[in-house]
Amino acid sequence: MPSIDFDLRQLEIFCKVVELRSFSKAAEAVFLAQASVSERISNLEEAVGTRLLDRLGRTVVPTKAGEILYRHAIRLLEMRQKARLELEDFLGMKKGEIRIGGSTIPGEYILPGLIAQFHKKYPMVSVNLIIGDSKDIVQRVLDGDIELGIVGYKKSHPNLLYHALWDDELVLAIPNDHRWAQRPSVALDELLRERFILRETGSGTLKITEEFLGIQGINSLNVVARLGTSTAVKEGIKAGLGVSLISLWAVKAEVEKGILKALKIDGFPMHRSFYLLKHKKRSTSPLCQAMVDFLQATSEDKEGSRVGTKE
Amino acid sequence: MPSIDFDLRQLEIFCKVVELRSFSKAAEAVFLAQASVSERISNLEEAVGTRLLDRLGRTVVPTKAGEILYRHAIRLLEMRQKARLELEDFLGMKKGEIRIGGSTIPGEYILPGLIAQFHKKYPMVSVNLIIGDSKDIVQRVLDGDIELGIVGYKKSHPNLLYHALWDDELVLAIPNDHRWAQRPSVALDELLRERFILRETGSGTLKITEEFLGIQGINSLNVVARLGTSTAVKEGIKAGLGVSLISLWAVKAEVEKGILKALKIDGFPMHRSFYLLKHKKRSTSPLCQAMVDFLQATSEDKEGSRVGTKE
DNA sequence: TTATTGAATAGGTGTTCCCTATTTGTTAGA
DNA sequence: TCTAACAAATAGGGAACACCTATTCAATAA
Repeated sequence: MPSIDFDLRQLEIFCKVVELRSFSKAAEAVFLAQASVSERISNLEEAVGTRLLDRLGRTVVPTKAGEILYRHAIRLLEMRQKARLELEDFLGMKKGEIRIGGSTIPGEYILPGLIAQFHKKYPMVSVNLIIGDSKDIVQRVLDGDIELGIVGYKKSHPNLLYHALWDDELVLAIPNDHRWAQRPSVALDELLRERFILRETGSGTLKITEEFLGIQGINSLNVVARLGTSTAVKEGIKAGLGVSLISLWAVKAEVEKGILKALKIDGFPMHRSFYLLKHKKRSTSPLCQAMVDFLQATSEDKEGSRVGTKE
Repeated sequence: MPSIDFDLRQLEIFCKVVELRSFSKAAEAVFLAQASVSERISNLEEAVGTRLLDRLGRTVVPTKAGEILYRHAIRLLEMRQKARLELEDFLGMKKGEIRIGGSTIPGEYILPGLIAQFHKKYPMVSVNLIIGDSKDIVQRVLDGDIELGIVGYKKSHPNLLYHALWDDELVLAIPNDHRWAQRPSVALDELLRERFILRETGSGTLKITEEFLGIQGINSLNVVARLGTSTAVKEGIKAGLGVSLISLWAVKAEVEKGILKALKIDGFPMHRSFYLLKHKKRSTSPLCQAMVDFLQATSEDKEGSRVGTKE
């Protein structure tokens, strides 16, 4: 025997009939002909296997079974409405949640301020920022765990899309009492003799550093420590542990306060980009798209690095 | 713009696809062709206005919007299931509630015991017994406030159906120390000289008494009191206030204990029936029908008064 | 009783649901 | 890199369904 079956449209009509105590009034309310209401109610009654409404001449009244169904129908229709509203809000970017990820430098130094701006524009949207090393962020984008990533280097992969967002420069950060403190730049071979701090593997900054210096360059460095985060690296520099190549973004505040000095390497400009990173196959939610647009706008304000994301 | 629309069937299919991460597996699970699932999902996506599933080659994964919909869909489907189960239980008479009404005599003396028996047969059914005077019970049946009534007289009405259930006899109840205490019966004109207690208007017993004695008979009675309930009448009799014509059912216990005596009126048998009473137009719920069948069975056991209620 | 009101039924049309067969596109293995 | 295998999309077609208008049937009210 087929289990009792009904769809939401039927329930909607049924509820209207119960509430208005009339087939014809209900028909009007749901923009149907009276005959169609009769028919649907009669289908519903057949599906449930019992009479649901007593037609008492002038008025219509639910049977006991009808009352039971009505109680549930109301709740079902309310739930449908809630689902609709939440979807509409989400699609209309009125509210919802985005999960994005940033590697250390963007995640700690760039994105927090931008998210604050974004939040002003979309107050009901909650932005969930995951911070990890670049490798981790890339993996999460591939897994669909986050919709968007911002990382400091490009690792090509068939399912990944990259867009350059902002420029960055690696600078040589030294303590303000360092003997080089008054110099604007140093030569590369001077650097090789200096105590040097590196980040751990998985870091984009390390990857970029390796790219610039080459493997042999890295190997000839006088590495005194490998530290997990750029904050740790900065603290190491301040404490006189050594110097390091680090993102300009990461030391901006300290340089402005005079706590650290940022030097260039003679004739060796170390520019790189931060990239916005998406899954190629997964679709972009409207909120995510809003974030993408927003981030691209911030990059256009500053430099000319731009790529279209909307198809 | 037409609001986001979906029906439960679509949601069911959608959920299966999400859970099994596959269109074809879902198709199997809901006994459809794979093409049909594709089509319905695509309709659903059109209705919602966004992509709900990302087809990532081998596997299928919900989008953000899909996740939102899925969360709600699960709850909606659970609710449908709950509604189904409750209806099935109700229709299968496994559980539920019946509201019935009894006038004083049946309500106080007959039904409580029968309801106890009924409860043994249908333990999950809660029986709600409303006690009132016959007039009140009739009105409640007409209003649909109760599904069933059991009353002591028949008031014909186009929307009411009556079935005789049990026989009753009006007896003359007197205190055990009354001068008639040893007699089996008295003559009608002896009665007219005796102090007499009557029930109030609305009572079926009063109505029947009037029917038997006739208006002039009633008027020539020596009425010392009109009391609201038969319990009150009995107490009045015990206290020597007077005598009364009362249902045999009401004094059965007292007669057996010897507290009251029940006499007949010479050559004047006062039999009446209790009637089961239903609305003609309103449909009978399965539980109510079970109660009807049960009550009729009890009457068949005792006497031959029977009328079919099942159409 | 008749007029009125409201639900049911009849008959017809367009849409939707579901099917099978086929195409398209992705993934895994030679 | 090409091919085989697999999964979803598309095409085409038939049955069922949802809706319509027009009419009939039933119940109340005058």
